[in-house]
Amino acid sequence: MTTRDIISWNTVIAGNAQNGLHEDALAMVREMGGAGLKPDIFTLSAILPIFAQYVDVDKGREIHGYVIRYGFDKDLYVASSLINMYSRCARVEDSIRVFKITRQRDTISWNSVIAGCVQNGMFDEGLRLFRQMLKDNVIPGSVSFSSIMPACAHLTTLNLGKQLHGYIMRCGFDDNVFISSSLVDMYAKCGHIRTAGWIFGGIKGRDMVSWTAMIMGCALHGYAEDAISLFEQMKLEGIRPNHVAITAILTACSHAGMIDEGRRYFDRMTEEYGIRPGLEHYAAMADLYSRKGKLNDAYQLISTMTTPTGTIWSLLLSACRVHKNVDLAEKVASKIFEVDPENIGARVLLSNIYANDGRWKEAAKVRMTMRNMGIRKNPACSWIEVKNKIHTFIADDKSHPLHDEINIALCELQEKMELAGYVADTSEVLHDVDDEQKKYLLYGHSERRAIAFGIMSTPAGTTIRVIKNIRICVDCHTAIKLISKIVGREIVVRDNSRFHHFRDGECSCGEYW
DNA sequence: ATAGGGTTAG
Repeated sequence: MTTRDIISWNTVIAGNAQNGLHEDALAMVREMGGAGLKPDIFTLSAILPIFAQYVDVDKGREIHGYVIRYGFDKDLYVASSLINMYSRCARVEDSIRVFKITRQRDTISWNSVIAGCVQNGMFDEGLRLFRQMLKDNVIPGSVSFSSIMPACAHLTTLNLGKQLHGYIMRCGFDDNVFISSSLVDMYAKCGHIRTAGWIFGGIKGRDMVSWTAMIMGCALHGYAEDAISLFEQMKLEGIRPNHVAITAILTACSHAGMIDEGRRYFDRMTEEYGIRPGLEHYAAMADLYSRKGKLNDAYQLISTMTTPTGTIWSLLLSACRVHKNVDLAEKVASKIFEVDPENIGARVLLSNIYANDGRWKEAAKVRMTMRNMGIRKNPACSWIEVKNKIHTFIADDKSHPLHDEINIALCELQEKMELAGYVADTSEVLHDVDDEQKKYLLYGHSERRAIAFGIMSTPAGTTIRVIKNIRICVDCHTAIKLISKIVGREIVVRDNSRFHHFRDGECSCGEYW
C-alpha cells in the first residue's frame, strides 16, 4: 500500500498478534510510530494479550502508563485487556483495581475480572463478582460460565455447581466444549463421577482438555483402569496428550498402585509425546513409589531431579511415616529444610514420625523449633454441605450449634460399631497419653463429627458427602466402613488427594490409599 | 473498515 492509515496498520498488527507472530506485531507498532502514527485503543487492545501470554508485567505496565497518559483508560476493550494482562501476570489486585475504576462495563470486562480471580485461586471473590454481575443486570455469556465453574470445582460447592448447570442449560450453552469440560471437572471433584461420565459421553467434538478432565476425574476416584482406557482411546482418536494429560494418567496409576504402567508412561513420555518430564510428573511418580512402599526407588527418582522441591520430598516423607522408616525420614526431612525451611507440613510429619516411634523427646524438639520459628500448622478439618450451607468441623471444636447432639449420635454409633466388632486402632494417635484418652481423641476426629452431623440432618438413604483437608486416618477409615453399613448409607469422603466411596462396609479404594 | 474474556494441572 502506498498510503497506510491507522486502520490499515491496526488490521495487520492485530492479524499478526492473533496468529502467534508476536515479534512482528510489536515491530510493526514501532514502525508505525516511525511513520508518524501513534498507537490508539485498537492497537493497544490488540497487543496487550501478547504481554498477558508472555507474563511480561513490566511491558504491560508500560502500556498501562501510556493508556493513562492518553486518556484511553475509559475504553472497554483496553480495560479488559489490561485486566486480563494483570491477572495472567498474577497481579490480581491490579486487575481488580483497573476493573473498579472502569465505570462502563460489559459482559467481557466482567468475565475478565472473574476469570482473573478464579485463575488465581480467589474463588470466593470470583463468585462474589459473578453474583454482582447478575445483580447489575449484565447477561452472562458462555465464557462467564466456563470462567466461574472451576471455582465450584475447587470449592466443591456441588449445589452451586448444579444451579449453574441448570442456568447453562436454560441458556442453551450445554453444547459448548469449554463449559462441558468444566462441568465434567466440577462433578468429578464434587464426588459425582457418574454424572461427570454422563456429561463427558455427551460432548460432541471432545478436545484434549475434555479427555483430560475425565481422566483426572477417574484418577481422583481410583478408577485407574478406566483412566488408562480413556487415555488410550483419546490417542486412537488422534488427540495428542499434553503435559496435563500425562499428569492425569500418572496420577491414575499412582492412586491405584500401578507401578509398571506408571513407569511405562513416564519412561515413554518424551519419545512418544515429545514432553519432557516436569515437576508434576516427578511428583506423581514419587507418589506412586512412595505409596507402594518403594521408598528407595522414590528416593532414587527424586535424586535424579536437578532441583527437587520441598513438596516432592514431602511425598516421600509421608510415606516414611506410613512405612515407619525413621532413618530415611530424617534424611529426607533435612533435604526439605534445605530447600524450604518454612515447610510446616514436613515438620509436623517429622514430629509425628518420632512420636510414632515413641521418641517423644525428639518429637517435642521439632514442635519447639516450629514454635520458635513462629509457624503453626493448619488444623485438620472436615466439612459437609447441608441445605446449601457448609458446616465445618475441627477436632475438639465445640462451636457447632448441634455439638451436644452430634456427640450423642457419635456415642450411639460407637456402641453399634463395637457390637459389630470394631476395636479402636490407637496406633496412629501420636500423643503421649493413655489408651482410654487415645480412643477419646479418635472419636473426636473431624470427619466423624461431619458424618454424624450429616446422618442426623438428612433423610434416611441420602448419600453423605464429606471433604477433608488431610488424609483420613486408618482408624477413621475402618470406622466409616462400619458406619456405612450400620446406617445403610453411601458415604463419600474426599481427602486431600482422592475420593473414598464407602458403601455396605466396603471402601472403593480397596485399602490402597 | 481495525480491538478485549473461557475448560484440564502440586
